[in-house]
Order: sequence, then structure tokens, then C-alpha cells
Amino acid sequence: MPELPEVETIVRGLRPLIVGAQITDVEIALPRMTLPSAEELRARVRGSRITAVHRRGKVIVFELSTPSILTVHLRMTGRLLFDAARTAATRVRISLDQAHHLDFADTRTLGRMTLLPAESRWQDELGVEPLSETFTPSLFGSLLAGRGRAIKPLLLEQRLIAGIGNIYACEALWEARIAPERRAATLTPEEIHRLHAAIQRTLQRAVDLRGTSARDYVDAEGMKGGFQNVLAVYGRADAPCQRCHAPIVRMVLAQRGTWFCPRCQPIERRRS
DNA sequence: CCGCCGCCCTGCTTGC
DNA sequence: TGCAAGCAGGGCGGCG
Repeated sequence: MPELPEVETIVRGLRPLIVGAQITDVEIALPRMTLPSAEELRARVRGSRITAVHRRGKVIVFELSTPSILTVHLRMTGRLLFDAARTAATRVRISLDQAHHLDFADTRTLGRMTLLPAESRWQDELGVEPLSETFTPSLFGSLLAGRGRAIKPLLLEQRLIAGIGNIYACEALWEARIAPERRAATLTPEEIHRLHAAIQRTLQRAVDLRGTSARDYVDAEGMKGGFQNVLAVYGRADAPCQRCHAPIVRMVLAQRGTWFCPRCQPIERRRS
């Protein structure tokens, strides 16, 4: 569930708390959630300092003085918690100096923590940052060109655009008034512009509201976000559309729950 | 390369 | 009331 806005919120909260801190120990309760092995990761990380914290797509990146890079992908139910109490979901605890600690907790254990060499090219497979200036309407159009797939699952492809997940794909398509199953290559230039703007507006608004706490998400200090209060379609089956009052519909598209307004987002291209 | 499918994983919700 | 199925879904391997 943590998508770009949630990960950005976590990183912003974490940065002033842990940059400069020294890692005194690493306890790994569930070894299959880390790479390399628990012993190797612990040995390599202990004693190093955290020199920077940032984000790429949905991935949280810790730069270490070793030098090396520690990445965390939260997947569905992962959390990074500063100075939190240990729970059944606590999978990795990073002890810091000054008696602080950072926990990687994850109920469903789908998340991953990976230690990489500083020169690793791990980002090469990730697409454009949707809130960066690089993400222009024309670049977006080129990503969609020749794609026979439905637009919604395409928005989830991290190789194309890094950071959009199911919530913001649904919300951006509603904002742009485009049906989730529209074939990407059939979008008109005007629709591409509209969807591009909707992606940026939706993500930026969600960052401003500190993310969506639809189910599990909380930030590094355990606080919920605010975007769940303004969701237009995600998780809102049968509720009236905020624009036209038609009931929101849930369907399954490419194995994902998909919410949309059948009146505002008609499958047939609107003539006007 | 492209697109689609199943799998991973646990806990909450739903329905009989 | 109890239990099983359904659902949440990002990423990845496998396949055509």
C-alpha cells in the first residue's frame, strides 16, 4: 500500500531523526526478508553511519558511510518505525546510538530490506519519477505509444513510471475522466495531457496530505495520513461519485481491484 | 519485447 | 457461533 506519497512522507519524517546516526546493531527476526543473509548484513552494517535518506519510486534508500546502500521496499503492509515498541510484526530492528532504534515491521512479510554496494545500478530498472520535471506530457505519451494494454495496469508498471500504486492509479484515472480499461495507445493527445496532469496533481496532493491510511499505512512516527478522507473512488464501491453522483463501481482488472465512475469514465470515448 | 497469470504472505471481513 | 472463502496487491518468475 505504501506508494510514492506514503514513502515520501516516511522519508521526510525519518531524515531529521536518523541522518548522522550510527548503527550499533541489527537484529533480524525473519531472515528471508533481507538480502544478503542475516549474518552478512549485520556484519557489514554494524558501526556505519547513516549519511542520507531518500526515496526512488516506492523504495526507501539509506546511504551508509561504509560506503553502501540499504534499501527497503515496504510492499503491502511494511512499516518503518522510529523508536516504536516491538510487536509480532517487527522483522528487523536497527539499533542506533543515543538509544534510538528503527524498526522494519511487516505483518504479511512481503517487504524486503537489501544491502547493496555503493556502486550498484539497482535503479536502472525503474522508470521516471512522476513528480520530477523529467516527467512531461510528451514523455508520458511516448511511454503509452504502441501499448495495447489497458491504461490502468500500465500505470502500475514501475519500469515506466516509478511510484504509482493501485490507489493513485484509480484516483488519477477518475480525475482525468478516463476508463481504467481504455487501451493505452487509444488515448488522444488531450487525454494524455489530462492524465499526466491528474497523476501529478493527485500524487502532489497526497504528499501534501501525508499519504493515504486506507488500511495499514502509518508514517515513521506512527501517524496516519489524510488522503483517505478525500479519496474519490478507491475503496468507495456504491458511494456517489463526487462529480456526477453516479454510484462508484468496483471491478477486477488485471487481478487488481479497480474503482471508477462508469458515468464520468465511460469505456467508449466521449464525443463532443 | 509484450502481455497475462499465479504465487507469495497474514489478518481482517464476509457469508453461509 | 464457527469456520472457510474472499480479499488486500507489489513484484517477480514463468510461459506463450
